[in-house]
Amino acid sequence: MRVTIAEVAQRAQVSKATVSRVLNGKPDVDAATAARVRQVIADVGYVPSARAVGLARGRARTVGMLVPSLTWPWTGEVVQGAVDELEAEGYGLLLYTVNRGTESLSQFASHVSAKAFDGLLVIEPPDTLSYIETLHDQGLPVVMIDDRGSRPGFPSVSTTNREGAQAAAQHLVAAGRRGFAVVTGPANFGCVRERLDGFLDALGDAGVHVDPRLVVEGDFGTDRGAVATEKLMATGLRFDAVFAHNDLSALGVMRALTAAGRKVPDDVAVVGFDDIPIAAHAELTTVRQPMREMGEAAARLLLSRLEGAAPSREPVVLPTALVVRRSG
Amino acid sequence: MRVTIAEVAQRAQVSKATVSRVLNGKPDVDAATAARVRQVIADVGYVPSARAVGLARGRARTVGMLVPSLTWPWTGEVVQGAVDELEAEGYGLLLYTVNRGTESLSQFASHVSAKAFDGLLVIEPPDTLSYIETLHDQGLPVVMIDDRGSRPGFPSVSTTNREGAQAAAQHLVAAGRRGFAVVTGPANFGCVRERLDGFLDALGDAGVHVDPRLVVEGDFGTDRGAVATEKLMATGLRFDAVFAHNDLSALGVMRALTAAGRKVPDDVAVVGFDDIPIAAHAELTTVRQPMREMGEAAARLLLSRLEGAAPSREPVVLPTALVVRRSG
DNA sequence: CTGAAAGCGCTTACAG
DNA sequence: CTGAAAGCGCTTACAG
Repeated sequence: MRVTIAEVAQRAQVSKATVSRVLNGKPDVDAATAARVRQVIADVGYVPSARAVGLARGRARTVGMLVPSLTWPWTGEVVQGAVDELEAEGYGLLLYTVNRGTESLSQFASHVSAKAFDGLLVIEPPDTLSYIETLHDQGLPVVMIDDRGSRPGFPSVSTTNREGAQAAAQHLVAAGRRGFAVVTGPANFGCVRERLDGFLDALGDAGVHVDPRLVVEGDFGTDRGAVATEKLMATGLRFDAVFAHNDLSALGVMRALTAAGRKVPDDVAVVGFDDIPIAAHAELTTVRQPMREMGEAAARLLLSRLEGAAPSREPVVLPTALVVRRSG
Repeated sequence: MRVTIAEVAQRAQVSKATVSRVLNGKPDVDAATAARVRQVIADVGYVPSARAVGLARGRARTVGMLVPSLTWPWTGEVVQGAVDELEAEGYGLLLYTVNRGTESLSQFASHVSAKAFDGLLVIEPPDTLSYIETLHDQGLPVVMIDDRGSRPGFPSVSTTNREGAQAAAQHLVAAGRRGFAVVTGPANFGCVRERLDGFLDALGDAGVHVDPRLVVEGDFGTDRGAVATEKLMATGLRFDAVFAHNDLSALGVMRALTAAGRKVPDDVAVVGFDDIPIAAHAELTTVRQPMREMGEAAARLLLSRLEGAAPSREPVVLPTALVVRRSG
């Protein structure tokens, strides 16, 4: 039989209320009494039932986390950062995926209604921003890890997409590159616009102009990165540097260049964005997004809200860092 | 204010007990009454409080999952498989890591005591097998995803380490290789013994003998894979194929060979184990472990235990598959 | 077929 | 400083 607060109370010769007070560190408990209760707790190895505490208090010391899929290269990092931070405060992390589409989402929604968690951490799944916004407006504390430049109307954590792209441009210019091409991500992503603007602006400041025909759209996937690169080469325009909006497409860029007999970095430099594990292996120069730190920051933000802090509308922005490797 | 069962009962002109019966699909409810209750539930959008249901029933429809770290190449796959399966049954997944060492583990332990979840899925963290065994013996339903060949005394899911290694050997022999070297994982891992045995046995069957000096121990890391390869080359013995016990060390093997001017696969073939994402990018031939499927199988096993099935001591073993790429 | 009541294991005013 | 009692929102015998 599991030991309950009633048993502890009886053994310590006090009421359940007093045991509860000791448990929760409330003032106004006689020192000797408290010591006795603590002794009994230790002796019987009593741990309060999470469910009962949650029901009585109306809060579960649990947060939910909704992610698109765990098989993306960097979701693990973000989740790890969040778990570490939450765990340190004794919070549990309920994990939800939208891997199975609508069905996943309705499961998730019912857990929301069931008040299975106190607050929500979310990496925006495709086309879900307005739903998340609704949850926030209905009073659920939400913090979003924003890797797309969505700038939601509630607390979020993002990175310096613009400055990261600027750093990439400056680095390439300093390395003597003069002909620039860009393989972007999906045009409707905020981060894509920010990365493109930062890159072009920095080049402009350096007096370099980019031919619009050398800016082609990718989809953040490796194959489309390769296809985009073939398009770039088909223009017949000269370029000696390609900035890809993420690492996966940069890998496609490298593949297509190599296949066409162009050496990386001798003929063409390639720079990516993200710094996923494969980037190091492929010796890809890239703009690192601090995924782990973003997960941590998001968790801290949510925790402070749960402890009563007011939600800040301004996103927390973490700095990117240029990681120079062989490719550019 | 949140809508409770009391409100539903009142609106439907029945008792809370009846609402509960309808909610849980119990028999013996008048059809008309049930319909009326269901209508009210739909109208007010009522969803039972997970905490209250959990407390009353003594079970939470939540399972815990303990993993060493989420930043390993394949943990994401395993967790994703588990989440998908659990979600389909309406179960939640509480995620725990031992990323912060002892502190993480004690946090985890207190959640166990607090009965925060009904059952546990675990990827064995270093040196924790006996602790997990204790939990199982104390009555907590546990299923382990066994990637190390630990063969615990409770339900587990593993792969065909032996057969996978055999397939690798047969493939290399068929490709005409004759001088074999092995970079193993840590010697105390069961999977390492199985992979070594399978490999050597298959070679033996093909009439090939392996010089013991060409079997060196690695630690499943890339750097040690490279160091091990340097040792292999330093023996002065000839070899034209290396079997590494996991992909990360296989990458180190490839790096060291290339650095020494030996071409892969022309001079030396390299085969790994796991099939992590980088393997495809590195064009590494490898033995694929079905991580996703292992997560799914483990979840199904745990679910069936929670529904009352008896624990099976025999591990569920999923087949590996040889993935042939350029390296070997 | 249905309801009143007790119980799950805590917390929290309210008295004293 | 401490206890009796109500309450958190359900489920489950027990009656009828």
